[in-house]
Order: sequence, then structure tokens, then C-alpha cells
Amino acid sequence: MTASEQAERLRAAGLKATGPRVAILDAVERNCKHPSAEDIYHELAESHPSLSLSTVYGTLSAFVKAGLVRKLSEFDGRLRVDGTKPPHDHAICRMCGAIFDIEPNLNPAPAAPPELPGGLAVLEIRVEYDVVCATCTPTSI
Amino acid sequence: MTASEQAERLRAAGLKATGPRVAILDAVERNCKHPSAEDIYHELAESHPSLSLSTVYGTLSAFVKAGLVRKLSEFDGRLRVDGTKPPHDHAICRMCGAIFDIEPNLNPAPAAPPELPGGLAVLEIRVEYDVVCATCTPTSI
DNA sequence: ATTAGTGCAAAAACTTTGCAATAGC
DNA sequence: GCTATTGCAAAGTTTTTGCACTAAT
Repeated sequence: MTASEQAERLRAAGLKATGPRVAILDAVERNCKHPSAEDIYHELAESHPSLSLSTVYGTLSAFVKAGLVRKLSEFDGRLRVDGTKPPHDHAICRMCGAIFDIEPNLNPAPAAPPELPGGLAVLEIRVEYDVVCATCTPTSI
Repeated sequence: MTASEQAERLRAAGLKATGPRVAILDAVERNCKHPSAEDIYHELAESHPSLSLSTVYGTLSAFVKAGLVRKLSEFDGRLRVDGTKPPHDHAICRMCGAIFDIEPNLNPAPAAPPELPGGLAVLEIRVEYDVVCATCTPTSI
């Protein structure tokens, strides 16, 4: 996706298309490793030397609210985001908190949002797997 | 549930049944508001004046690994736990992070764990709702 | 021209750690 | 008695805030 297309998406989401924003949106969509704010900050350090960490935090927060990226904090408590395109599910290790991407077609999430109580507007429904990963499984002694 | 029954559960989970642990497990199972470590600490302040916050953190971590309580951090980044008995789903507001309990029968999660990659042992599968709550919905001007 | 967004530094919030004392098993 | 757990204080991380400046619309 070109920079101007990203800029268009930002404007469509009601956000100003600034240089830092385009760069951060792009970095998040490229990075499929559920990066933290600091990960993104470092990833952009060379190309955007003046970018500050607080801008990354503020920008990610704006993106989450606008629905451009998905917030994940189940892992290690830190803010983690997922901006990769096709929606997918996550498995989270109960022991170490590692996040694994799961094919959404393994367990198709209910597509039709049911009636939820309390005036909740459903934007998306996902399936979440509570797992113990291979590393944390006590293997043969 | 009596204190000795809780103690038995702790031992069954491979944890020593200490006073603080029984109290914390009990507090978490009673509190249906997805409490933070500090919430529990304050809740037990009167009955257990000597309890320290670091013990709460350590204990909750042990409970999560043992599967006695469920870890939630999607909310505000802080550690939040859910120890209420019947498994249920959560809706999380994209704007403010508020957590709402959702009846699991609205959208029964796939019960049969499919084949997952990388030796993941599935412990539980849940449905997660990405929502905007009533408070955050821009109402009529 | 207005208003949102940026960057810096400082502050705040949350969580972990080290260690001596204690309580379970 | 041995070992895991506790409590305290201190340190470490992560995130937020205030404010002057800059850039987008």
C-alpha cells in the first residue's frame, strides 16, 4: 500500500494524515509479530529519527480507537498491537504469554453479531484459544 | 466454598495452601468485576492487614499458571483477573476498554479443539467481542 | 487561521526483585 | 527440617502528562 493510500485511510478514519502516522500505520501493518510500542519505535528509528516514543503511544491509541489496528495486552502486560490485514484468531500461552496466530477458518467465529445487552455495538467477533505452548509443556524427563 | 475446601483446591493445583492464598483465591472468586491486583489488595486490607501488594501479584501469577483464575489485560493494560466460576465470554470496548460479561450460550464457542500448529495444548476456547459501549457511542447531538 | 498532532522531559503508574523472616508440608 | 511463600523496600519498566512548537486541513 502506497503512502498516499495510507494517508487516505487515515483521513477516512477521521485522523490527520501526518508523516509519523503514515509511517506507524505502515510499520504496524507490516510487522506480523504483535509488536509493542517500543518495537515500532525502534523499527522506525532510522527512517524517522525525530519520532518520539510518546508519539508512538498516542498514535497507537488513536489507531485502536479508530479500529485501524487491534490492541493486544493479554501477552506480557505491555501494549501490543496487531495491524495485519486478514482478521485472525490468537492462541495465548497461559504460562509464558506467547501469542500464536490461528487460522480463522479452523473455527469460524460467529459472523452474525447477536443481541448484546447494554447497548453494545459489536464491531468484530473472534475466537480466543487458551493454551500451553510447546516450550512451556513439561516434556519427558 | 469453605476455607478448607479452597485449601484443598490449592493443594490439588500443586500450591501450598497458605493463609494469603486462600484469602486471595476467595476474593477473586467473589469479585465479579474483573479486579486488578490493587483491587484485591484493598479488598483484603481489613481482614489481612499484613498482606502485601507484591504477594498479591505473585499469588495471582501462580493462580493463572495453575489455571485457577483467568488473566485479562486487554482492558487498560493493568493486570486484571477473572475467577468467577462458570466460564463466560467478554466484550471489550475499543474506546474505553471496559469489560462486559457475555452469556456463553449466545455464541457457543467451538468445544472440540481443532488441530493447532506447534504443539499447542488447548485448555479453553472462548469468544471475544470487540465492541463500543453505550458510554462511548456518540449519541444524538 | 484553526486545530490536531509532535517531541521532549518529567512524572506517574504498574510490576518485579532481593532478601530476611515465616509458615506449610 | 526443608522448602516454598511472605512482606517490605527498592528498583525497574512501561505509559501518561504538560507544554511549546509544528504541520495538516
